[in-house]
Amino acid sequence: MLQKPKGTMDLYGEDGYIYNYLYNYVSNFMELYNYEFIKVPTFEVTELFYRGIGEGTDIVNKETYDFVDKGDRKMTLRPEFTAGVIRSYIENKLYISQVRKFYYFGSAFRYERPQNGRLREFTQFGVEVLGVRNAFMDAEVISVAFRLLSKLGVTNMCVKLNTLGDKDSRIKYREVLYNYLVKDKENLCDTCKERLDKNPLRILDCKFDSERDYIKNAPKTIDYLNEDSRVYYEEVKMALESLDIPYVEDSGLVRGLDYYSDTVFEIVSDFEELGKANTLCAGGRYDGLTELLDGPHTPGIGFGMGIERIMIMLKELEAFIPKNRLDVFIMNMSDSSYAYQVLDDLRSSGYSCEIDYTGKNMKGMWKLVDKYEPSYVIIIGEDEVNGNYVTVKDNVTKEEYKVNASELIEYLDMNI
RNA sequence: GCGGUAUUGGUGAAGUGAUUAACACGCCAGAUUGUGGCUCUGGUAUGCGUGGGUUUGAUUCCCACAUAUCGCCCCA
Repeated sequence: MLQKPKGTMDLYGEDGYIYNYLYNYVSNFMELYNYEFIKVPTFEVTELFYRGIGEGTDIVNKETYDFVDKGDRKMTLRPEFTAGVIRSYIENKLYISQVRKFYYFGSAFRYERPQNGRLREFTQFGVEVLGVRNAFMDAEVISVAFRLLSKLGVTNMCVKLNTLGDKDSRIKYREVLYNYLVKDKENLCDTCKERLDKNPLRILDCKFDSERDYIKNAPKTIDYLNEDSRVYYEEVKMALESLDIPYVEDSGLVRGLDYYSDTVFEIVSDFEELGKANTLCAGGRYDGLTELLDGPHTPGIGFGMGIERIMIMLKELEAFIPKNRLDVFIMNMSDSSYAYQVLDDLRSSGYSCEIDYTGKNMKGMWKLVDKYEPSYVIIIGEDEVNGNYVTVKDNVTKEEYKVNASELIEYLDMNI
C-alpha cells in the first residue's frame, strides 16, 4: 500500500476543520491590524535561501528539499517564508511605498527527522513588516502574535525577548564572547566544542552548558551594544509595557537564521502535549536582509508561527471551537424533485442544508440528523408535495409546523 | 544524520509457535418503514506495517526496510 511521505499529514474531519478554521481566523484577525496577504512561490531558486538564510546555517546546509528542474535550474522548496517575501518585495519594487505590512499562510519544507509537532511539510503563518524601524512597530508585531494566541484561548505562554544589536555590535560581541568561551573550551560539551568556531552564540542556549555558572556569567549582548541599539532595545521594552504585553528578557535567546539583528523574540508554551516542540512563534528584526539580497536598505521585522503546534494545543482546549452546525436537514420521502428544489432554494438564501442521496429509510435519515445536528428538520413526503407545503420540525423544541413553500424562507429568517 | 520504543479491522484494542484472530464503538442490511437518536437480529481483518529467513507450522521468533513516537541535533 502506498503511504504518505514521511513527515507529512493528511488532515480531514476534525483536523481538517481546525486547520481551515485557523486559516480563516488568521485572515480575519490580520484585517484588524491592516496587513495585506501575500502569496509567494512554494519553491525558489536555491541561491535565494543560501544568501537569505545564511550558508552556515543547518537549515540551508542539511535541511532543504533541493531539486534540479528540467531546465537544469537549481531549485529549493521554501524552508521558511521571509527570504521569498523579501525577494518579492525587491523584485516588484514594493519599496516605493514607505511601509508594507504583509502576512502569509502556507506550507514550508524541511528535511528533518519528524516528531510530534515537527514535520517535513509544515504550515507557517507569519508577518513581515518592511520599511519602518520603530519600537512601537516591533511591539505591534509581537502583539499580533501574542493577542492572536490569547484570543484563541492559549494560556501559559511566555514571550521571550532579547536583542542581538546591529551588525557592528554583533561582530564586536561575537569576538568578546569567543575569547571568553575559548578559555573554558575543556569543559564544554562535545557539540559546543564544535559550535565554538562556527556559531559561539548558540552555546548560550545549549541544554547542558547553559546550566553552568561559567556560561551563565558569560558576557551579555546587552553590554556590547552600541548606543543606537541599546536605546532602541529600551524603547521596545517600554512599548511592550505600554501595551501590557508581558515578556521576560532572555539573554540566551539567539536565532538560528543569520539575518536577524536587534530585536529577537519567541513565544513558548509549557503545554504538555507539545513536549520539546514548544516554540509556538519566533521572529525578530532583520534590517540588513534586503540589502543582502540586492535591494535598497530597508528595515524589516517579522515572525513565523507553526500552525500544527497551535493545532495540537487547540485540540486539547476543546471548548474553543464553535462547531459548525447545519441549519437544515431535509428528510425526503417522496419521489418527486420537490425536495431538491427546496434544498436549492434554501442554499441560495444562505442556509446550510443537507439531504440524503443514498435512499435511506426513516431511521437511517434520523441517524443523519443526529450526526449533523441541524437546527431544523424539514420533512417532505407525498402529502407535502401535493399540498405544496413542508413540515418544519424545530430540532431543539421538537415542535412541528406546516409551512407553505412560498413562505419557508421568510419563516426561517424569523426563527434562525 | 545518530540512539531507544512501537506497528493487529474504519476506530479503540485483547490475544497465541499450530482448530473459525476476543470484545467494544463505528459502518451496512433487516425487524419497523411519516418521526428518530432505545432495543433486537445478521454482516463487517482469507488477515495481524512491507519483504525475506528460521520452523512440520509464524500474526507470534530472527533480519532488513517503511512509518509513527521519544531523546540528540536543529527548529515553527
